[in-house]
Amino acid sequence: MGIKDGPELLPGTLELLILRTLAGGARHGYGIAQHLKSVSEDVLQVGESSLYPALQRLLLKGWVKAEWGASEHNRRARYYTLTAAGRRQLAVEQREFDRLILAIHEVLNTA
Amino acid sequence: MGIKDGPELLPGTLELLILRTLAGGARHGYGIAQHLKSVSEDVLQVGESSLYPALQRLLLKGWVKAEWGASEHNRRARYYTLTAAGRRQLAVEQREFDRLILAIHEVLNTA
DNA sequence: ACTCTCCCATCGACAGACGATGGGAATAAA
DNA sequence: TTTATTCCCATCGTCTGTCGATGGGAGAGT
Repeated sequence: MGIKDGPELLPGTLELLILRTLAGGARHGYGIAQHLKSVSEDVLQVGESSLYPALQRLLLKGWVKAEWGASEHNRRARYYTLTAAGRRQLAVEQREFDRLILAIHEVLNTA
Repeated sequence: MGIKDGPELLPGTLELLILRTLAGGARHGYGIAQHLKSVSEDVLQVGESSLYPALQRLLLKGWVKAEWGASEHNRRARYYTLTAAGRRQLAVEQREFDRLILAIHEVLNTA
């Protein structure tokens, strides 16, 4: 994951972003990347070499499942869906993330 | 950097946290770790094996300088101070961080 | 025919955080 | 006085995760 013309930041957050994206419905890999890019107004530019390994990890952990289908452009595409465990995991990671961001914010705003 | 009883999160943010801490005045390594822990109410627990390498990197980049002195407990300690370049870098990283957090927030709060 | 966008995926390199480890000096407790 | 605790430095090896480069292949437009 990177920011435009800049160094990569916040590794470890990608899985959370993916889980959250899939919570809005099934998507294929390419679609996930697009979604992140557009929703973040081009700030989040996830490369495919970051995305697919992450999806593999999520599959292995049983947080998402995948099935082949046809994309909206009539192409062969793999659709990823959140499992029940994935939904639980999303909640967990959301909490951890909020907690951490709050903590960092404390540091950044302490005189 | 890690959260209590949990997996590590947000690697890459450590340098920002250190720079921000030193913006409040010179500190030695141990003091930096303590500051992060206390300000964040024990959420941020930076181990020494994360901290010292990070400080070395900051030294190499010229963002902090170090000098030996005596700690408040009468021990030999290395005090780190922000350089002018470090101050500029802090501003840059702050902006990038805010930008990124905002982007992530967009994703997390989009239906 | 050709190119463009879409969509899959892997490989090797690299960065950064972590646990384990090791040392030494001041103070407090036994 | 021995012992333990806190304070303070630092490195090594490992592992996880991201990235650039690479390599397909199949529809759609020109």
